Amino acid sequence: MRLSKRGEYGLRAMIMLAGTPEPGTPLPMVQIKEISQREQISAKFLEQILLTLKNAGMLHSKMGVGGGYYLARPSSEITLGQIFRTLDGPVAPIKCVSQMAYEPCGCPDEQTCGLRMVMGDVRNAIADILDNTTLADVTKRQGAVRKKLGIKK
Amino acid sequence: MRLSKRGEYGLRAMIMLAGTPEPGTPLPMVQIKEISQREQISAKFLEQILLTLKNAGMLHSKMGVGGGYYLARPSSEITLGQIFRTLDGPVAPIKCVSQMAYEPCGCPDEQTCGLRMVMGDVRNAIADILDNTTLADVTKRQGAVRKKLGIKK
DNA sequence: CAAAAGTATACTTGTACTATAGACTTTATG
DNA sequence: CATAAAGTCTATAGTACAAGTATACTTTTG
Repeated sequence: MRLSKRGEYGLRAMIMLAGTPEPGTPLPMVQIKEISQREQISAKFLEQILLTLKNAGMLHSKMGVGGGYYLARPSSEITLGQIFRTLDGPVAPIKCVSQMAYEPCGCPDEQTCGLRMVMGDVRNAIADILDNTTLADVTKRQGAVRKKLGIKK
Repeated sequence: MRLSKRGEYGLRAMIMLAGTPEPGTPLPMVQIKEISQREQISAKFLEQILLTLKNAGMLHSKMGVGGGYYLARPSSEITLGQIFRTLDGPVAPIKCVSQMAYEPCGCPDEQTCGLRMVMGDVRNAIADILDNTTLADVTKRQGAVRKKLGIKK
């Protein structure tokens, strides 16, 4: 049940973009280079990923000197499920239980297929988490842990 | 979050092996050929899969004429998690949250990594289902659905 | 206009998934 | 005891996809 590197890097980048909305700054714009350095990701690879996310409407960007990326919507309105699906495809382990991209699998009878029942549960469990967790939820949770550990920044 | 064909076929086969313990028969022995036909799986590919499962101690087999495969333990003592891990590896979407096969990922601080927290939840949700569902549970559930739909066999 | 940044697309490389092949061993039975 | 029916084992091939590189282009600011 692996998360691809694309998905991993994209999620990390989005969390980072949601994570440091410095009080004064209206748009926390961040450059590819900065993200790639902080998260140890190949800048060129990250470029592709952010572009995909941009074309999916989750990021905006500004070209030219002083440009960079920023979230297209407030972090409380972007779910991890949206990001995940954009980069890694359907959440369902098996096509015949996918809500967003259903396709029949080869079993004789879907209704009585035991594997399908269980994988449906798995799909729902994953989707429940990813679709109900926003970027804001993640940064909030990070903040709580930091506070508990006594870390300032 | 895909289930591989190997995992899918293996799970299907195990569910089938658990599924038809005809009253009189002590060991519901089934041949590769029969499974491959019923489930539309390449017999040769299935062979490998069942062999892997056998070497993992979940199946026993009998060679020669009238031979075949049968569950090594009662279906109530084999979980889907065991089968899944044998064929598809760790359940965790990302190595740093794997209970059975932990490895550090590249993030600067695991404790405060937002992605890790969420993926930990996902791992637990998946493992909760797979490790707490036995083959017997699956066949029981299939039976319930069949009954509800008024299907005899 | 030069430099800094994003855009776009094509290419490469490696690995893992999905098989397929073939030679071998064990067992029942006529 | 020979034969056929079954499982065992290992190697290999083809494909797809992931992950990363490369290159040429556009926009913006100073």
